[in-house]
Amino acid sequence: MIDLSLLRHDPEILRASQRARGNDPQIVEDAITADAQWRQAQAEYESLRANQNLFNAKVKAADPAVRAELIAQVKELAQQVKGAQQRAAQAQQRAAQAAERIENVVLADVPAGDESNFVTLRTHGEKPQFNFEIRDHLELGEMLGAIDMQRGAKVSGARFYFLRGVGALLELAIMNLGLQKALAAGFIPVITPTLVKPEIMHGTGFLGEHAAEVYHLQQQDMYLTGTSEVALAGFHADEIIDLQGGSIRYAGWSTCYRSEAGSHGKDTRGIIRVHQFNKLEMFVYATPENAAVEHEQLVQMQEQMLQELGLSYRVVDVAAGDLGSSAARKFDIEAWIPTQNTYRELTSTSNCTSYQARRLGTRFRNENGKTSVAATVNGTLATTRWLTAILETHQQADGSVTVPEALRPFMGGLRVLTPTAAK
RNA sequence: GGAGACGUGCCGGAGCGGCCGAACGGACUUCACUGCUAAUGAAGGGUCGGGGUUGAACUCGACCGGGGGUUCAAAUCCCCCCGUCUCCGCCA
Repeated sequence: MIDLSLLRHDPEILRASQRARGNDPQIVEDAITADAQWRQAQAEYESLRANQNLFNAKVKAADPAVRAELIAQVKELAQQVKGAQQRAAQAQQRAAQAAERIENVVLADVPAGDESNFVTLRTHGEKPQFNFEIRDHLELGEMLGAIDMQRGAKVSGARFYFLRGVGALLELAIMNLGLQKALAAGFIPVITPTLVKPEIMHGTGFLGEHAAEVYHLQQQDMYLTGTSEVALAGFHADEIIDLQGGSIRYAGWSTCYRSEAGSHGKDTRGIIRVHQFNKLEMFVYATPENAAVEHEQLVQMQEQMLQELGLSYRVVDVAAGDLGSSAARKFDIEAWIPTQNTYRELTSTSNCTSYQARRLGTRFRNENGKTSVAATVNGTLATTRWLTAILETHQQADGSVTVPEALRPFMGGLRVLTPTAAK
């Protein structure tokens, strides 16, 4: 939810942001109208109600003899109040719905345009060169007895898989390396619920344009989260948090579920795009002034991870038209995937400024002791998809894979993953 | 799954349908005092929204788990939902 005072005092900021995103500017005008209508209805209700309150005080003080008379008089007023209240409530709902359609105000540095207009901020690492016929991550995974898509499909359907043996170990190693880094940086580890109530899913903004990508349990009316961001954003919903001592940093560890509706036929091979995976997600509550710096810091941590894993990557400043509704700016880090001859997203890091927190009612006390809406920033620190880049980048001619040094402590010192005959 | 009790402000804990935004205690903040961070005394506070204003003062409305209802008037009465606790059963 945007700051409604922008709607009232500075709508041009909203219009400009909508243009940058390629959204319909009429949405802003509609919201302005709906907001004005709500405030008028609210004022009408409140003045009637104030009137009634005065009258009630009279009734209460009145002599029993005239009391019945007074009550008879105020009855009609009570009816009016009730009607006005309903009108105000409806107007408020309309205004809220209209305002909700406005996506977060894009930050000034964000490149305009659609997904093709991203800006590459920097690249790191040489693209790996091979003097043999390279195998893709799935072929490698199968040779290593690490990834089993066929049995995944047998048990759960398309886009499901088993990680076993060194595959399971490798994923845990990546996650644990991330956790170690997070702990060193002062993040609080959190294992989150992966089923959440509708209001939380709604509050985090995932029920907007991406609603179809979210699993919904109809019978229980609960949602499976596609990232622990959802639960971590909900963690401090309707709270006034203490940011006096600096930002609050969480590292959420969870399984993530995505229906991938609308991506049929895309990335059908391997574990690039799957319905279920694990992820360590950084989630920071900060003051709005600190949000941009926190955002940069998350990217730094991610780059450190990728560098230690020996991956070649680029950092991308995502264009306005490709931002999620809650994000004011987003950096993606994409790793080089040799068999695809392209970069693929391994991390996504969003500065949601106060947009998400406003919806969820997360505030803090500023230096004047007044409550103010917090800012939230989130980004990936480790996830299953990284296996693809690691396997492909570090493969050798015989199908074995060198384990990046940083991961070895988490794999019992294992240096090389070697193909097995195991079925 | 069955039975019961309860959900009030930062915490504990009162609350007769109007005098309750809410007693009382603690915590907290400020001031005073005691030659130290301790004790004592005094004062002060919530949240959300509308109007207003330099986002002050001021003012109006709302908020006692959530949502409905009764009433001129609801923290107080009624209904539904959610949550917590206790007992029984069941499963580990």
